[in-house]
Amino acid sequence: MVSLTEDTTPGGIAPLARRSTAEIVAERLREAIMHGGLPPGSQLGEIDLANRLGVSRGPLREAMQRLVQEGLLRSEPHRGLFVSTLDEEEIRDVYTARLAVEGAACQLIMRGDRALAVSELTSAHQRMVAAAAADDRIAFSDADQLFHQRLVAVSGSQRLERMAQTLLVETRMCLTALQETYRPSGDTVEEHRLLVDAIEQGDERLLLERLEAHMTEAVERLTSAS
Amino acid sequence: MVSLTEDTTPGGIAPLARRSTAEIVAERLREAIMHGGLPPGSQLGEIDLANRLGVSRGPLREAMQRLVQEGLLRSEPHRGLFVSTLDEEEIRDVYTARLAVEGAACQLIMRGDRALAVSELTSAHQRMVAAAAADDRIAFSDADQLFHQRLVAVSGSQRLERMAQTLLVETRMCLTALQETYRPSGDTVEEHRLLVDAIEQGDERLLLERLEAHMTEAVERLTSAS
DNA sequence: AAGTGTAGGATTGTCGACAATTCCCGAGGT
DNA sequence: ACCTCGGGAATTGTCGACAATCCTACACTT
Repeated sequence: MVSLTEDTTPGGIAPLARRSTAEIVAERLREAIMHGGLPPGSQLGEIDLANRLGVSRGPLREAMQRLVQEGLLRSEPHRGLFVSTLDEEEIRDVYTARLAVEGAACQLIMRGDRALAVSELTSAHQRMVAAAAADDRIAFSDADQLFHQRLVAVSGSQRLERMAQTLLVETRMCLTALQETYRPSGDTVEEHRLLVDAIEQGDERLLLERLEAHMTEAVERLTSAS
Repeated sequence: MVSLTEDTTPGGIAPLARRSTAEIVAERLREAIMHGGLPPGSQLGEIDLANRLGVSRGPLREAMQRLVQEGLLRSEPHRGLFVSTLDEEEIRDVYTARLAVEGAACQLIMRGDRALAVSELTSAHQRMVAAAAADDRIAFSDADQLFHQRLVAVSGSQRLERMAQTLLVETRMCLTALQETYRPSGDTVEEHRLLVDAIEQGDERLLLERLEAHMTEAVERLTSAS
């Protein structure tokens, strides 16, 4: 029975936001789906998973319903829950939605704290550079994801942030599935740098253009590989 | 023990998409939140709700976790689940997200089946006109919601549609809470007509401008009333 | 041989009961 | 009068067991 309630506050007096078991389990499942521990299309056996996580079926089922709502899991009554599979059309849909969400985040940033955004994104971009230099695929994907997470986070919109989280998990799922063919690319690194530059310059029009180009390129890379 | 499994297929041989209990219960809860049956800030007692719905606590908890993921419910461990309250800042956030999602949907429509969109939206608009003439607040809100639902539906993007659904429920929740002061307005009707016109004309720039204006106006109406 | 019908096994869906935590409220002390 | 400290009630969180449903495989009929 492994402890799932991990307190990450060392000494500070945090507003003690203790999280429910379902939330923690849901996060674990997301991680597993992202990193390929639960491949697309695979069925999630309840007893097996529950035992592996050290919880009962109750909390596990609650967590799974969250992922169903997110669209990461597909429910077939009396048959089971399966990890969603993404065909080419769905991949395009993910990036369409990402463009909408992250584009809106960009607009908010331009009307908000640009300096903070540049700071946060630059540090994420540096990680990408380092990961690319080391040819570390996982670190590269982590940095990529972190970049876009921060992009929506500094926008200050809770809803955009939440929507983006799901979309980023789906994106990561594709990347993991195509791990064989996907490699850190200098183009990708450059595209992210251009985004930060546009924010620093304060040119919204340029920023949105570059974001759209970035998404288009990403779809291109993914669909051509499959 | 009321029957929750309702089959809506008359005679056609549909791929019989039977829905899980959690999904049905989640939908019921959404309706209740929208229509004020569960006011913002109120606590959801599990035993009471379960009895009222004719299900056990298990399925109910699964459904509630879905709404937590959506952001409609707020979970405080060992204390209970509460309907989210929306302050003025959050209302702005909802409309920011709506503008992002529906704006993207508009772009897709312009590159897709404009005729279908005009057809669907015109019929929804007609309902608004009728409801406004009858001064029926509920029918008016229904028509408004239907209009925007169809807007994202005809875009063809599953993800935009799902995101919009949650946002529309939140919007509706505000409207219900402010039922006292909110009334069908001729301006609102006109704004929707202008959107349909812009789609028919095929002018994307105009459409996005009008959509943004529509959202701004809506926020104005809501925040000035509170 | 092809198709139909039927047991078997396994998995999901549901339920009621137990354990853990929190909040309310009154007694006691300063 | 105010603060502190338990006792008790109510609610949530968790668990194991039962019932319903579905897939598979094998025998049977035509």
